[in-house]
Amino acid sequence: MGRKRTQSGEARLTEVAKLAGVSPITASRFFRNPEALSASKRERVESAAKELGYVPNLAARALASQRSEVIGVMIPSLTNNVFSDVLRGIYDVAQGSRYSIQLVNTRYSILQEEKLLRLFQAQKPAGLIVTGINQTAESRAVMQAMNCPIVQIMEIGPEPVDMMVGFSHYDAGIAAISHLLAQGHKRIGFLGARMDPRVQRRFDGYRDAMKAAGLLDQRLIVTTPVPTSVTMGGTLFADLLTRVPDLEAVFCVNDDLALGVLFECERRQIPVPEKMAIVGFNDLEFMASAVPSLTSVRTNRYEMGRHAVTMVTEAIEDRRPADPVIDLGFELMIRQSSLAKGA
Amino acid sequence: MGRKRTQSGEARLTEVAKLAGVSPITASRFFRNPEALSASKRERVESAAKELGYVPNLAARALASQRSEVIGVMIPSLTNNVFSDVLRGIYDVAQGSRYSIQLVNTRYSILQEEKLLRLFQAQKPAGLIVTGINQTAESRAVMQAMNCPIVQIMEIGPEPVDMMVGFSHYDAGIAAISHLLAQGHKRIGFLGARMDPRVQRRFDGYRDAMKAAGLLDQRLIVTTPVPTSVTMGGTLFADLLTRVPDLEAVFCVNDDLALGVLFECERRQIPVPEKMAIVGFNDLEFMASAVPSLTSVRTNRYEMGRHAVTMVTEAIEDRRPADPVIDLGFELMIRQSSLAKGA
DNA sequence: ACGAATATTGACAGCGCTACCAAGGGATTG
DNA sequence: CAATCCCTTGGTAGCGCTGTCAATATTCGT
Repeated sequence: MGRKRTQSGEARLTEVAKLAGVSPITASRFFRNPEALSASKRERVESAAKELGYVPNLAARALASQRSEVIGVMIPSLTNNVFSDVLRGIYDVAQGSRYSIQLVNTRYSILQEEKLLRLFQAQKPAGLIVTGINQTAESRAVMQAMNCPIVQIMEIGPEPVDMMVGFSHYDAGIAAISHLLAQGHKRIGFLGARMDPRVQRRFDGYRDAMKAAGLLDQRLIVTTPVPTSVTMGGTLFADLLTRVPDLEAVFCVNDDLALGVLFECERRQIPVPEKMAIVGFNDLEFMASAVPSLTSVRTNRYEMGRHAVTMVTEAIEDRRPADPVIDLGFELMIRQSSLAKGA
Repeated sequence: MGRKRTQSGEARLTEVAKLAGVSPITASRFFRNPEALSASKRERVESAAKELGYVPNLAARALASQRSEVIGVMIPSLTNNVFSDVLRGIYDVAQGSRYSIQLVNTRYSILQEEKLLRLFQAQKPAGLIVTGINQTAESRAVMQAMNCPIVQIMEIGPEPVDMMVGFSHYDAGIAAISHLLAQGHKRIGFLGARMDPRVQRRFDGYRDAMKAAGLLDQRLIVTTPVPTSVTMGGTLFADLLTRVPDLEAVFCVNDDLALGVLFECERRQIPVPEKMAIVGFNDLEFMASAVPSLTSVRTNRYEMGRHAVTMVTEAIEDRRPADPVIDLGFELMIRQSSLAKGA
């Protein structure tokens, strides 16, 4: 005797098909590509499905079709609010699509990334979104073998695994320093925490811009491998001031550090920007309303997430974007904290 | 002729079994419950699997076993950094387990939540983590019908759907106001943005504490449905000052607002805490290093995430926690911003 | 109006794995 | 020594859906 309901009691596709008076395969098509049906059958299946409260069994679909509708996402941190914006963009697009997101946290470890990548490989995701361009050779090999669209996000560089969306952290670093130089500053410090590859490239921008101006000095550079925080901004800044008492400006690799510097200046009664210029990175929301308002490099994190999912899904559906690499750029938001000394 | 490899070229369980010289079902057991095998077979299957690079096909497993190893997580926001801490806790525990997380964003809409819940229902998750206790009746019915462990997080209250981990936002509100009252303040303002149910209960605490002290005054209360931000903190505070020029203190429903208030005080040269006491909520990292340091209510967000996943997984495996409701409490972190006027 | 091209539809045969139940084998007991 | 138990192992029979390809309706051009 033929079962009518699934073991857990829900209607199966066969039952929907029977109620609609069509074959199971036709009903199946309705859920995947409704346009392929004639209008009459489409309506019949639709109402039958609604009547039975039918919901497709994803596991069965994945098994039969040999593919999933899962997009894997690998990010290095859930704490850093830079990524919450990216994630919001990713989920905003994905939640309106047929695809679901499988998120994993690499914790800034490329070995962990490699391991998680292998796990993904087993799940045969329909697409993949990975952070950055510094994967291990092994990771790149695995990705290449996965045979699905892949987008590298957060930055752009040579030799994409497949597609990319981001911006040049190096150029952004150059832009920040050029601005400070243009304001007449000479002793410009660099503050960095958790020097991940992207932060490293911002540093490269700082270094090259300073070198070009003949102002590079190792004493100006203070970094730590410890994760970033506002408190750490104050600590690093205090350290830097000890080394370079006549410091004029400081470039922080992110806004948390910049806020920490601002607080430390307040604590030491160093007037900003008169005696100390501050530039941050990412332009988090609070930068504009700080007192004084803080200069920062605005990055399009939400759009990055949106683009990444859009690119992946379009590629999955054989509508690859014309250009596999999208540069979302950045914008230097000049505010009070870095105005010219004389201004 | 029997296929050896899967369509996409990977080894199948049958092949592992053949190489190990056991039946497929024995090999299957190895991956689910190794202890059930004799030591010799266990080793044979293990090395065969390694040799072939075998990875179980999750879709086939889910279909055959009629259950998944997915834990659904519903949170209302990806922007609010309160949730990034919770998520970190969730992922930290889940990534070390056999379960994977399926995250969805309800965007503070209980209707969206209801819709997403139905989607989850179709996927038959092994467990569920939902934010808050204010689900619609329909949502509660769906959850009840899902027949899987469920943890409500962020707050505790009567009638859990299943399990709960959180704390009392009402009590926390009371604690914050009691502190301000103890410092001798009378005109204590309330600043709230996006009044979600938990924020509402903090407000209830404020209201009752003020009423008990005979100090409740509608003019002291300023709220907006707009999402919270540092800038909004300044805006709301400015509004409040216009209504109550002789304001003495302000309780902000979160730390972003509190930081905005601090900046606005700076802008208006109102000395904190001498002329204005400030208390925030959540105790984000920057609160301690602000100048002056900002008083806040510390909440155990990371632990909440960890507990939630632990409770769900243990319940899935029939080891339900002794107590279905865990109160993680809160701690008032008293700092400079709320010290007594005369201190 | 007729054949060709196109749009719809259906039958068959699994996808890779596990639930269920039964059987074999060794240890234990009276 | 037989009866009993438990531990380990295997056979059978799908889980609910979709790929492939052939079969059938429909439309079109001339």
